[in-house]
Amino acid sequence: MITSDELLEKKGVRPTAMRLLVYKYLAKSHVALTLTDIENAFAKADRTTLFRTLKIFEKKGVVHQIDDGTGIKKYALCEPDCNCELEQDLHLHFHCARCNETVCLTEHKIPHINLPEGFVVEDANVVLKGLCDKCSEK
Amino acid sequence: MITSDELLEKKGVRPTAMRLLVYKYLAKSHVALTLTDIENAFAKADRTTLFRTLKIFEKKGVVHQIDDGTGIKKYALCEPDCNCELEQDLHLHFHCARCNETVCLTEHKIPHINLPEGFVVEDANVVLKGLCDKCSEK
DNA sequence: AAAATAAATGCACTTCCGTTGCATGGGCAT
DNA sequence: ATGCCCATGCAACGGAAGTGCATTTATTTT
Ligand SMILES: [Mn+2]
Ligand SMILES: [Mn+2]
Ligand SMILES: [Zn+2]
Ligand SMILES: [Zn+2]
Repeated sequence: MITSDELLEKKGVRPTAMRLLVYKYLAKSHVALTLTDIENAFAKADRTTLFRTLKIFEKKGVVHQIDDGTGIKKYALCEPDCNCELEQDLHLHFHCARCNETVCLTEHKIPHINLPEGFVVEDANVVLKGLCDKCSEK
Repeated sequence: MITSDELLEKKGVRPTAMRLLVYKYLAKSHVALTLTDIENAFAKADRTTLFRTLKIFEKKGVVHQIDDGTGIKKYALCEPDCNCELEQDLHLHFHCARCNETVCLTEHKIPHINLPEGFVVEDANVVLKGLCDKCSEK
């Protein structure tokens, strides 16, 4: 089992104390997190540092950014061996209108879609919205 | 052929001079527009008025809002007889990374996707990204 | 037609999030 | 130990969305 420390190293991210904390916090969360979520989790940390931590995580493929339509960016860890590639790694996301939580549906990859001549698809964002499993049973 | 005036009436929107201008501007655009786009098109108009115009247009089903991942909301006219319903009216959008334009792919409806037990899907946002037909041929 | 009512508009201001500039500090290599 | 690079912290900025309130314009009532 690879440690968080080793994983960051492998991805080319220097494993500072703060970065490890953020990584572990993301790892144990089952929902996508906003910068503010993370900021609230570590009252001592500076917002800018966290912002830049997420930015380098994203650049190095540690996390992927999620745009769930709320207008606020969220982040979740990438799967092992993820390259954030279409039809390979990119998956659906689900945003619950009631609890406002967004989850990765990593089992559901983005299906191939044929577009008119001339359109070159390189990336995709698919967000389903409604009630999550927890909220629908009430 | 129904006039813009009549169409707004039919949708329950009072057809003021400004609203008609905005409607017609949206109608002749082949790409989705931001509030700022519209503001720039009518230098005399107040931003708030345009903001509220788009808001009522959206509420009454004249336009639909598009979240293309740029973080800026865009708007495009709904098709005739559109109810903004999943698998019926909701369609894909394409955002070009080069020219930053976003277009409606109204022919491409959002396909049905089976989710795990408990998830109730009511809405969806699908944005494909890459190079548009104009930008890819250069 | 005048008065009363309702709706739309314009201006100022606020809030929220993302982002950048710059000074400081801490760890690593030489 | 010295110098260097990178991470961090503080402050400030910018864009876009949204709100409050006064004013104008349109519609209804008398
Ligand atoms: Mn995800
Ligand atoms: Mn559209
Ligand atoms: Zn929920
Ligand atoms: Zn383009």
